[in-house]
Amino acid sequence: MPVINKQKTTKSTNQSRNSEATRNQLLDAAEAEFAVTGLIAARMEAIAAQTGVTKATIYYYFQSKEELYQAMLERCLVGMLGLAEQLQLDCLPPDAALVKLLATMLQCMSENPHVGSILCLEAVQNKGKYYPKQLGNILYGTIIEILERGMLSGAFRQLEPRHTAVNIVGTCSFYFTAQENLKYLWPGKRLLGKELLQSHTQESIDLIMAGVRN
Amino acid sequence: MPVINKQKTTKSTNQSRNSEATRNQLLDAAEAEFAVTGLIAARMEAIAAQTGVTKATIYYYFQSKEELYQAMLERCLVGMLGLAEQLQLDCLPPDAALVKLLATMLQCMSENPHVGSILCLEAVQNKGKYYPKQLGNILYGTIIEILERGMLSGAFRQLEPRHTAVNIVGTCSFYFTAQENLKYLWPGKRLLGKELLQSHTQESIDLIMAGVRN
DNA sequence: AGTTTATTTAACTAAACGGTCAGTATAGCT
DNA sequence: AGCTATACTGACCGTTTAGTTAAATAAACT
Repeated sequence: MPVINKQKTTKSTNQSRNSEATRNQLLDAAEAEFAVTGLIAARMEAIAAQTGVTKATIYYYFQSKEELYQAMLERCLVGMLGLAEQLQLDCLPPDAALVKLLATMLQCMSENPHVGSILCLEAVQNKGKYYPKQLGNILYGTIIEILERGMLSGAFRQLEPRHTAVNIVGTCSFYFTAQENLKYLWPGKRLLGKELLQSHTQESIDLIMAGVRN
Repeated sequence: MPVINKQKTTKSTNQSRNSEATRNQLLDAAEAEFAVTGLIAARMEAIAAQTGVTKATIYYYFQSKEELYQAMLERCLVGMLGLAEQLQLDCLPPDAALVKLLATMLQCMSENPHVGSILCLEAVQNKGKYYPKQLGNILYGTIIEILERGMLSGAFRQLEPRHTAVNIVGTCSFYFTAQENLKYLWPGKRLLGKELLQSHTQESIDLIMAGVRN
């Protein structure tokens, strides 16, 4: 393995002995691996190799495969919720708030295609055993609030907010989670390319907004 | 599944010696196992045990784990497409056709919760390697046709049919695929129970129809 | 310099898994 | 009855994998 910049420089950022950096790199690699395989089928060896360390190093930072998985899952959701909070949707009218949230969710999914797969695999394989329900409910709570505000203001039609919130998240995830099955619909085009991504974003927002508006 | 005995023998139909039945049982068990674990993590031993035979018996019927998986995946999709064909949606106006198709898809997903997970896992884990694209395109083709007819007749607004079709399928799958993550939204209720299922179906159809109508 | 402490490794174990094989039991045929 | 093709089993093999151990290396602190 290529050890770069082994000695030299009083700059103390020697990555190969930087505990925090190694930990984060391990979580990155774990995210990539778990996103494809899920918890059970993930290979610790692969995560180690991806990080450029040995398997034993993982066990220096994490007690077990399970614990590594939980840490990765939590970091994943916390990161996504952080984005949602920054939007300050309460200040916007429900209509604009939902558009903004939709755009952000779609962008988030496209920039980190792992997160959709990870949550999907967590549900299917682990039956939600490690799903941090509090964090999850915050996301759905945000959508539900907007929908309720919209119904009160008359901007949205009368709808059941929870079912609608689920359908909204479903719409925002499916294109990315199932992309490998969907690619045959656009032969020769990249689903995550600029063109398709832009049109998909527009179409999804249009569909949902038309679906909830009065 | 009633197994018809080919001959009248002293002992009544010995199921454990019925080749076709065993094969189907194996595919059933494989479906249940693969739907939770995906291809890689599935345990042949578990599939055998579920069927009530030994592991070697699986290899009597299927060459490998991979072949068993492919057979199961194909049977899965063929079964679902059979339902869609029976609907004869071409005879209906686009509006009614889409409602009928949505209702059928949602019912199909609720009756066989495996199918959504299987397709999701196929995309995420295997990157669509075994996805029978011809079969898959038939389903999307059906939706796209209806949408195009609706735009021509003026019943539906101008939309991009492929993206919309993907979003429709996403809406119809997500509730079932991600149910284990979603259950916290309805504490104490069963997501596949009559009450929630009925309201979810209604809400989903309403959302999509409002989303596409002019 | 030397000693301690944090970080990483190679080598290993025990269990699990996919797949094989030689052989057994049964049904149908002549 | 004996023969043959079909359906199935139990024991086994080689490989892979999560997790462990003791030792090595590098940084930090006297």
